[in-house]
Amino acid sequence: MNFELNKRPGNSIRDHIYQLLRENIMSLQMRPGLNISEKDISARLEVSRTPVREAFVKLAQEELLEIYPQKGTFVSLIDLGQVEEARFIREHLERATVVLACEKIDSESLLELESNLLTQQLCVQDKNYTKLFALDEDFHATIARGCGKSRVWSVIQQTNVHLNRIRILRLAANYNWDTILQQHREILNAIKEKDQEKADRVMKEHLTLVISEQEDLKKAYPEYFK
Amino acid sequence: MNFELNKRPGNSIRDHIYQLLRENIMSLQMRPGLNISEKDISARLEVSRTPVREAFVKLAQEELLEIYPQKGTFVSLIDLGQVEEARFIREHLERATVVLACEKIDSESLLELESNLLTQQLCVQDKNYTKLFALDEDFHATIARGCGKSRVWSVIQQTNVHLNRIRILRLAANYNWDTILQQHREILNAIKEKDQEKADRVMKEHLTLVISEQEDLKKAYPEYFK
DNA sequence: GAATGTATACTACCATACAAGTATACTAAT
DNA sequence: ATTAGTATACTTGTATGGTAGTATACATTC
Repeated sequence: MNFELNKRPGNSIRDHIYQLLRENIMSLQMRPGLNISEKDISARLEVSRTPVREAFVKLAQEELLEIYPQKGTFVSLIDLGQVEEARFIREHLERATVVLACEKIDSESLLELESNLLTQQLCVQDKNYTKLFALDEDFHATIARGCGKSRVWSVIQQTNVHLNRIRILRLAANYNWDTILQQHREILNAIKEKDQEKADRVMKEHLTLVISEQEDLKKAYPEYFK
Repeated sequence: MNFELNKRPGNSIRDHIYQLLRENIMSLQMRPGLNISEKDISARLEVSRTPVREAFVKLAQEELLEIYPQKGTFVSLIDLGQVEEARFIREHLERATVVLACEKIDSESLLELESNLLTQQLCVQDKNYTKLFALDEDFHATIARGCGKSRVWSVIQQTNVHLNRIRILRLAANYNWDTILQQHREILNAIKEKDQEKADRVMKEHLTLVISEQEDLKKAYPEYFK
């Protein structure tokens, strides 16, 4: 685990631990099913059990941890049913958002999208998939923010914790980033052309890709799934 | 406040307190802006501060409480921006869900919807608006559950904490329930007729109503809003 | 009278101790 | 060798005490 405290914003120890664990879980550095304990974490971070417990409560609320009283606490397994519903939520919220973006996105965000897309191309050439993942996230976040729906994006982020672990797994596999990039380009063009029908259609295709791969990933990493 | 412990399922004190506070906040029995403290609640419920704290952490995560370290903890004010985004999320997720329901709802749920609607009519006659509110919730939940998207409904519920307080406020005002009931009837008919276009259109109208009233409510109860 | 300093009574945060339930390894009896 | 029983080392849940930061009332100073 990547354990280092005292550097992040959000002044309480509880929030530090919360963010630290969250990132380690989402990035699969703490694998699904892993057994952790309050005592273990508190010893490793040299703090008391109390803030660790409170971080655990928050993570359990997001279904990233499962707490079994008197037994133990485990990093939650990936639930494909939950993944599909998250994908459903994301698809429909982002389609609605991109349609809205066609009529009222601000020029600043448009510029940011252009710049982002160029950087994405560089990353594909360098095969820097980790950075590409972050840029992918930013691309979608910027669209939402650009038309005044930043909270919609944070809801998507919250419900997508399981889906995101799938996407990280996919990074390991050889994945067709060219298609992704092409779709991003088409989405941006549609927004610029204010073509709502096209934006909706491309976004739908873009966010429907995932489905078929899920079962393959489950076969490749069976111990990570419920 | 309606404080009584030791009766609910969910065996931990923490969960009891969490649910108790959540209901009191959502129903406006604890008014927005109210200043509460760990010590206050723990004394009133005759438990220690620890489970109260942990319940506070969960409620803060849902933005029902705002915790200011060393200052105090307050029931969150209603944020109209957040309400509108919640409405946006609800509208688009429910439209997608009802369209799906047109092709794959199970017959059991259909029956439940029929029964629910009849009970709603009785409640309108009796002017039992509290029960009507619950039936309204059930109606929408049943549609989601009936086509295998129950988690979508729980996401809607989670994001809608602010929106729900608006809806409760609206109960006090004299509200046109006949329109609501008529729309529910049309939605159910559309599902039965498998008319996706009609279902989508009526659901959109149904969930767009709220917008105009929000500012009026803010004028009537200014101290409840941010 | 207005501004500043101080004592006091709050607050949430964190550390620690104990309680209660569970899993496991070991011992002892058959 | 197998099984039953027990001791022990875990786990999370809860209670409690001390710490540090904040608001407020009051006294002091200008």
